[in-house]
Amino acid sequence: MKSCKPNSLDSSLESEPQCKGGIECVGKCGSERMENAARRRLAANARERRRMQGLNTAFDRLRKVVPQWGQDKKLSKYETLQMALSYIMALTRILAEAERYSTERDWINLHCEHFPQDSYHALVGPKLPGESEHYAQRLFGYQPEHFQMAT
DNA sequence: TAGGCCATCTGGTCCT
DNA sequence: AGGACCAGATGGCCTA
Repeated sequence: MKSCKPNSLDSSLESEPQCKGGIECVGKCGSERMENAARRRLAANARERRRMQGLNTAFDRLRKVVPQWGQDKKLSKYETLQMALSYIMALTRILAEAERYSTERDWINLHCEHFPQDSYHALVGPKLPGESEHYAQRLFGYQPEHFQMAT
């Protein structure tokens, strides 16, 4: 429980329509209605908490599949969404280019011209520190400052 | 200490 | 009627 905000449950209960009496109100007045309202509010709070926890779980799963090179700090939710967008667009571009360039060698030449000839296959093998990071940065175009431009 | 990020509560709205 | 979703408000934690 993080929030220490004064609970407005009381005020909401105060705003509950007051019973004016009559047969249908017998046994319904005062405390029972307030208890019902309080119970509903608590249940709604719990549902909302679960919903937000589900959302956070989804963000965590997204963080795991999104590139995070050079970032030892956890991406914020906003950054995670921006990175996911950037990542998806990069992958889409790769697929489109792969279709356009008929042979694998053409495609590799397009993307890896800055690599030594004998290191092409490192891309699909163990990651090369440094060079492959540049490759990824070039490919995904992720720059934290871009976040300020995204709306 | 200010600013960023986050969790939680809450009331409103929409949907089933 | 009750649940899901949303946005605003609030307060805690962390970092520069």
